[in-house]
Amino acid sequence: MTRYNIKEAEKKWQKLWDERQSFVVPDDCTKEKCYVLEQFPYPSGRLHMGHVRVYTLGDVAARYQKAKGYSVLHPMGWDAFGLPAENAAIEKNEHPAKWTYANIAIMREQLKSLGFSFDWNREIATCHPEYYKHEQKMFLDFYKKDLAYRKESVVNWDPVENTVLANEQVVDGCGWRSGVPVERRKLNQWFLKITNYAEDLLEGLKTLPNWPEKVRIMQENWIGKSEGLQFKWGVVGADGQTNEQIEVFTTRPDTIFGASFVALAPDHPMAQKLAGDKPGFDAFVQQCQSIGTSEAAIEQAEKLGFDTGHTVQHPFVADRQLPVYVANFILMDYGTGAIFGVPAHDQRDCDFAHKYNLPLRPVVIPEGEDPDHFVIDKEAYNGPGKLANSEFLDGMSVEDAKKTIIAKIEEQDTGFGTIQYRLRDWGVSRQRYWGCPVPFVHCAECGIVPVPEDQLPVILPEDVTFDKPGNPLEHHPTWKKVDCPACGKEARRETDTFDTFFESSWYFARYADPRNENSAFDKNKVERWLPVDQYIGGVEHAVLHLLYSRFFTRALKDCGYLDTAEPFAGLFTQGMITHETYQDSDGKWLNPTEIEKSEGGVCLTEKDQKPVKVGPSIKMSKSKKNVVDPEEIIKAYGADSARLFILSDSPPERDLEWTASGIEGAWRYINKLYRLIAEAKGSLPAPGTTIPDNIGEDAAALRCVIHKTIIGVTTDIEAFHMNKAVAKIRELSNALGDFKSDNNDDFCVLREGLETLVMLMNPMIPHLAEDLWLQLGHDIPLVDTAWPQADKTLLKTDTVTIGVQINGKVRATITLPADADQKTTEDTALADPGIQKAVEGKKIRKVIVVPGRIVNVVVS
RNA sequence: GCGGAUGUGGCGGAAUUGGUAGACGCGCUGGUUUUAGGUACCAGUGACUUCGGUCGUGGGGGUUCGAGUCCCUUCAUCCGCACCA
Repeated sequence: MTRYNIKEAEKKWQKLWDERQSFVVPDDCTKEKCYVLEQFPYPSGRLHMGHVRVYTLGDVAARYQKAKGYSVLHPMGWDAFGLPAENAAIEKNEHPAKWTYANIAIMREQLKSLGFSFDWNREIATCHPEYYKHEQKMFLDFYKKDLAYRKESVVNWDPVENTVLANEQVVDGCGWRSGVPVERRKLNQWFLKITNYAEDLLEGLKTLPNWPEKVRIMQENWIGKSEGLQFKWGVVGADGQTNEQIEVFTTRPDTIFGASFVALAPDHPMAQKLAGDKPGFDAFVQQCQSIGTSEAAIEQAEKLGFDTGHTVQHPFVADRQLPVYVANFILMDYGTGAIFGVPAHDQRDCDFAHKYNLPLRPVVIPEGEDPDHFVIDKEAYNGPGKLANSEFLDGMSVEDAKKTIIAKIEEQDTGFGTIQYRLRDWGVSRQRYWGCPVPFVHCAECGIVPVPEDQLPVILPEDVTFDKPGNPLEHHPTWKKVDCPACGKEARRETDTFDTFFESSWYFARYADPRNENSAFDKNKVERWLPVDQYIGGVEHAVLHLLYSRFFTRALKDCGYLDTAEPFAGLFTQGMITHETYQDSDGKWLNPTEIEKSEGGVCLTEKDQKPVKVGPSIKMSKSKKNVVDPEEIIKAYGADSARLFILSDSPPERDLEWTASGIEGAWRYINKLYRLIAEAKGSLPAPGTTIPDNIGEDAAALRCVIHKTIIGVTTDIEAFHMNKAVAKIRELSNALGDFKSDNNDDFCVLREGLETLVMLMNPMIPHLAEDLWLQLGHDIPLVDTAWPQADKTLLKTDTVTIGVQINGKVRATITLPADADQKTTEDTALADPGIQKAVEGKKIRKVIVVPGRIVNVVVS
């Protein structure tokens, strides 16, 4: 018997799909559209298993929808700007553009070898001027609409390298290359007003039922809407008067009588004003700044304060003045950059109060506690309760007290009830080379001047060097020099480039019209394809990329580019790929190819048979060397095996553990399927033969399995339960393999089963499916064949087997007619010899009967 | 610190609205075929057991005739936190 030649077959079918242009979609198709999109890759050099997973999932969805009769848009492109290209430039002395395009060429071939159903005619690369020129235009439009502006903001500054560092380049507060502590520096940078859309972005989440609940919750928390009170505290001056004011925002105005202190962000203007000349203040601010800019680092740092020596007057208690501190955990970007601290009811304030010996005054008393004896020590109380020690608020609920205080403050005209969002405006400036240039000019006379549209695009110069630290655009001899578009005098080009999230915020729309030279995309084409019906990507993008894209869609709508409200109607977030880790006796990490497993599961180095320490299965990473190269896997087992293994076992939203035995199992199954059909095809009737009525009992049972499997696999694919779909396909193939008959009529059922099997596995292992489809005698390739339909009349079974419990534990099973009523079910259950024996000598207190499901006999 | 998730055999995981826990696969054990190995095929495989049963879904408690599923509590692990993409 001929064996399945994986390599040849896969190449053959890829070529056929390519020649037939099977996945090229016209814009004017009359069929209903379906847009399936996976997050596009950064061209890092080679495909990794994570890529294979996400594109396999997308391909299953796309091929399935195509079989269902949709006109499926399934494009691919490259998120091609970014930091790694610059790192490669520095390390390997290779130009970022050359490096990037070379990587794209490699990865494109790797993707093609996996047989994905991409419409390659629509391929884009974001580093191409034909792509980024449109986003320069967008930025100018945003600027006109007041959605883009400049302000000062803080960056990580490496004083040795003279560069801005990304958070990931800061390790333990020090620059990754220089090793010296990073500084926080203020720079004037470009921002996009995402906060204008805070409420709409929040509300819009309600229109996305096909997003994972967890992602919606994460976005909701990220936007962080909170209602509260913004009001002013008077700073007590030398003359006892309150001339200076500190404005604070609080979500707990009800606890105002419990306030013990007021705290300012280190970079709050009032901080400098009140304590600027105090000894130790500059050192304190510097210490705060050494923490870095990441929120996690700031929140996890020890809570530290600097006493300004000034006090503020409590608004309702005449003889209470509170100390004013500068504290490292107050963020200038949130609220007003100042808070009042209530140690009894906020854990951070509580820690702070213990450190600086500030009073704890409980003002919210939980139910059942006596206000006079309720004390707070190390644990702040932030639950519900009744107000106490709060004068006119005493006895009120937290909610009522909030309303009362807000009304009172508004009456006094020292503040107002307001809504704050945690969401901050999006800083899009990067002091880097490999990104889209910001189309602006700085003129000494005219200030910030947009580059006129007829002078776009501002092209990134290619003749740059990476021998000096800092932004190569700054060092470029001529590029910066430009005449002011407004006054014509000598001016300076903006050298900041955009955050790479900028490119990925609209690429899904560009795919609708990828070759448009005059505009980002034609409105009609975008409206034809958007929103993306099924978007697939890593959960690590749950907040930023998805939120920025949702913001862009709104901003573009306001600028007249499109009418779509939300870019991604459906979202699926897939898990990571993990692998065991291996270390030799010296602790050196080993790649899976460097080890071998002997009998008894002992692990040895392949080279010299030395013992290997096997570690837990963790995310594949270069540093731990626990990576498997997809190209090697495809070479050894073929694309279908890799795809099948990825889809088997692990639910797509969870982490997938890559194992050698797993891929081998998938490979064996591919060969088994081939044999199954090769062995059976000789005895099958011709394609299209109708199934007669007088088939045997086994054949009828098989038909039931076949049609159940159609329903099961269809529901599973729709729900992204690919592992379950694979299991059901395997069950069907087991049933088909077990099927024996010498009746020619029954072989019609076998043909139906095998054809169904092949059609159901097509989205997952399309090369093999095409091959088997041909062997089953079909001229039209499977790629152009419709999804099978289940005949529901075949699903009915005559009998049903249910469990019989004694006190909730299954003691027997009984088989009875599917339509047996309550009485029959109960009688049959009690007549069962096993049950009779079990209840012997015991009193039957109750019998619970759920026909078709269960019988439970309660005995004492 | 804040936010989000996950815990079921030796392993990955199944289990409609609470109703026969362990589908499907990996691994393992025994056997068959083959010149031989990989392959393929057949049988077995949650634990304990005095072979009657008993115990089993991270731990503890609760609701129910019945809980992997619902409620409370606790432990462990993983992911994100605004300049990685």
